[in-house]
Amino acid sequence: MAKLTRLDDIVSLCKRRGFIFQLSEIYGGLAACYDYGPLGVELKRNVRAAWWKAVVQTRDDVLGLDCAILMHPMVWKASGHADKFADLVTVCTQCNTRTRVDHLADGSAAQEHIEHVDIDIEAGKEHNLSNKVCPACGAVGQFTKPMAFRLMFETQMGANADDTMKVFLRPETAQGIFVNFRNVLDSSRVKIPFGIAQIGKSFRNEVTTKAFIFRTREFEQAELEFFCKPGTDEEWYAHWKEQRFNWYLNLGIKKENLRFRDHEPDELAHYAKACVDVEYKFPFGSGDWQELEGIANRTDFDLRQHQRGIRTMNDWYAQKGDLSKITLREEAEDYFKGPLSYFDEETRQRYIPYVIEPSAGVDRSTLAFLVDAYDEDEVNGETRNVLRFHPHLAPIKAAIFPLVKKDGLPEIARNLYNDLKTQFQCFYDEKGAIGRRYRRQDEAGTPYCMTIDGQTKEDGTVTVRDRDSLQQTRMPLDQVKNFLRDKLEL
RNA sequence: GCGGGUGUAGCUCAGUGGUAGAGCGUCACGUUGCCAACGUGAAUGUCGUCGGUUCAAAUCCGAUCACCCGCUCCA
Repeated sequence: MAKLTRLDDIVSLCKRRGFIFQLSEIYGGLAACYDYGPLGVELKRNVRAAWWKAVVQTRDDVLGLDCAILMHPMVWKASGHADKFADLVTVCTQCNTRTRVDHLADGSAAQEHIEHVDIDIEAGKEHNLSNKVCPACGAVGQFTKPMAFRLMFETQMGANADDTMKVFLRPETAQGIFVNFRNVLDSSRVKIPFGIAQIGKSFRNEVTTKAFIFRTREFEQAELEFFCKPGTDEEWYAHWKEQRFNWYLNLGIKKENLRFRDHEPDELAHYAKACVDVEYKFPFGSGDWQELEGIANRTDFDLRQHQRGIRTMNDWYAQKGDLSKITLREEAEDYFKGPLSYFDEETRQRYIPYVIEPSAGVDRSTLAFLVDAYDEDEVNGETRNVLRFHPHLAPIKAAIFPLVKKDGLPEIARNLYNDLKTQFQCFYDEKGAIGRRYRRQDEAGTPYCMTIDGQTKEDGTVTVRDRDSLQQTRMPLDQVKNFLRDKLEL
């Protein structure tokens, strides 16, 4: 069984069939940005729908949310992104290793500490690196001029050019959930443990881009923040690990291409108690495993940070919104009673909940489903390209054909199509040889083709052709809808 | 960011200074009628972009953009 192994072939397939196009292609493209074509948008919509159904709709303990992409700038001060996403970086000319300027040490003096930098001011300053030592190769003073990295996208709010506020496009959807924790709690009669889920766009100025839509600058996340009582966090972490892994398998990802990778203790973010990646074996890079989703135990870090953020608002006003001049205030002694705390009626205790965060990349999963579904097999000595999508994910659920374009067959076929399309994404085609029409649908991943032939006029039956087995079954016209419903129900 | 490679029709690619090409695909008509059939015809090109050299550039030179591979990085 031949299998696509080159990314080039996948890119070509995606363009040829209308799954994914390079963005603004007629102008030469824009680095690491892509558009979804007619089949791609259906596939991606189905991936989102499957996630929402599994994580929100079919659970009693998860609610949905849809936050704005723009948020109050202090959100990013509290979350840590405003500081950590703005770095001065230099490259060792001896070994090409990239290092943050504030991480460089020289022989004698203590290292230069420039946390909370204003990147514009810092970039303009002279940085004397002649005594600095490369941590990778030990070369002294062999550095390029420091480069400023701004990892969050910035924009301005306010039409008056003289009176605008710098705001950021969110680099993750999660913070919108944390800042709405109180709102959801107060409006939804939920009790811990419960989760809040969101699907939406995020933006990051990646230092390096990578491999087609795998690492793009504008991308879509599907994130769940599951709030639980401290002490129960490890159970819930295990629960979501299992749930999320099985989600991919249930939608057809081959078991041998999916695995967990636990983060090493020194790899963990300082606030995370545990973190595991769900990885897929993509056919690019060195055929290496790449992250689809990260599942983290974030403890009570985020809610506590936002309580500090709230307490810092006076400084925000005093510094006229300049985040680089603000330092987050310390926590209150009784922080656990703060506005983002939870009162447990049963135990009569107030605490800051722990958070388990499964964070999936929608574009990455879509690519994985696409790659994993691709197959070539041989039919009567001919190679057949087929995308074996799980029926829930297939962009087109059924194609309807008249066997020939005469004898009243197109009319019957059109009636069937008009009936089915109200419930399923369908496709009608009456042109060309029937075999070619079947093969086209194979390459689009359509699981079923319905063909109206001469016998339909005699006994009202139609053939249903299965994408994977190529078997044809006759069934009455009026049963086709039920057949599809059985096969496609999520 | 570094090194290597690539960029010509929707896709795969040929074309080394002198008329812009092939296969596949697409569309039309005819024929056929259940797995990429056949015949005839047709459409589709800023040769990635900008500049330079030249009588003449897809071809030579420079810059730039984008993608792929390998590093590096990774919030």
